Amino acid sequence: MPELPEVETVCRSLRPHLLGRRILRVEVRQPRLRAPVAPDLPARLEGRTITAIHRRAKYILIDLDGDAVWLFHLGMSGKLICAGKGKERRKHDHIVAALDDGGELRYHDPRRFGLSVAVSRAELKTLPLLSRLGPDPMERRFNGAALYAATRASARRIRDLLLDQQVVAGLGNIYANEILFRVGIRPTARARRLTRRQAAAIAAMTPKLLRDAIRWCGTSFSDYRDADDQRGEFQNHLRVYDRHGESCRVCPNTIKRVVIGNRSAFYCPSCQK
DNA sequence: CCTTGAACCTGCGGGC
DNA sequence: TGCCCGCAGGTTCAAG
Repeated sequence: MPELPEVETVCRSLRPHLLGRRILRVEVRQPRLRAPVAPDLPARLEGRTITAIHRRAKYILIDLDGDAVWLFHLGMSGKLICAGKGKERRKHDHIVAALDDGGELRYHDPRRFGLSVAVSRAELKTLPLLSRLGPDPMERRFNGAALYAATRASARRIRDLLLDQQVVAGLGNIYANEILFRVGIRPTARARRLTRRQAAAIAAMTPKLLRDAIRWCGTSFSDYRDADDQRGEFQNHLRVYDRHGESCRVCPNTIKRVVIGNRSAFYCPSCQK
C-alpha cells in the first residue's frame, strides 16, 4: 500500500493524536509480522511519552522520552489508526496501544508484511533496516549525478532500479511508474542505456511528483487510509499506474501493462521511449 | 559481485 | 451462489 507520500501523510495525521500522549499499555495480539514482534516491545514503550514523529523513507519513527524509538514499516497492507477507546477491535488489529487521553493507536495489517520494533536511540543507528537505505528523494544527495552513477554498469531495467531502496529510498511501484511516464522513459529501458540528461530528468521529477502526491494526501488506490481513516486523492492524478487498456491522458494511444521483475509496469508506448 | 524469481500473507474482483 | 485464478501499494533470500 504505502509509498513515501502515504507514509508522510500517515505521520502528519498521527501527530495531532499522539504528540505529548503517554502510552499506558501495549497489547500485541499477533506477533507474527514480517519480522516477529519482540516479546519486550510493550515493556520498552509502556509509561513513556511521545515526543516526536518522523519518517525515513517508508519507515515511521515515533520518538519517546527515556531514550526509546518505536518504528513501523507498513508493508503492503499496514495501517496505523487512531481511534477512541470505545471502538471495537477489528480482525488484523495486531498491536493496540492505549493512551492517557482514552484514545488508542492500532496497527492493522491483513497481509502482515509490515513490521514494528522498539529500540533505543543507539540501537536505531545500528539497525540494518535503516542503515542499508539510500538517500531520501527529497535530500540533496539524491541528484542527477548520483542517479546517473547508479545506472552505470547496471543491466537492470530503470523501473527496478528506482524500486531499489539502496539507490533511492521511498519509491514504490506506483510512483516509479508515474515518474517514468512524466519524463518519457519506458519502465523497461535498461538503466545503463540512459543518458546523463535522462538521469537528471528522473532525479528532478522524483521529488516534484512526490511533493505533489503528498499535497493530495497520497494515493488511495484500493485500501490506503491515514490515521483518521481518510482517503488520499492522488489516484485521480495517476497517468499510467493501473490504467492499462485505458487511453493515455496526453495522446490517443492505449496504456500498456508488462510484467518486469515479477511486478506490473505501466507505460504509454508513444509518450515513452 | 549481480540479477532474477519465489516466498511471505490475506482479500478482492472477474470469469465460469 | 460458489469456486478458482490472478492480482495487489514491499522486502528478503536463494539460486543461477
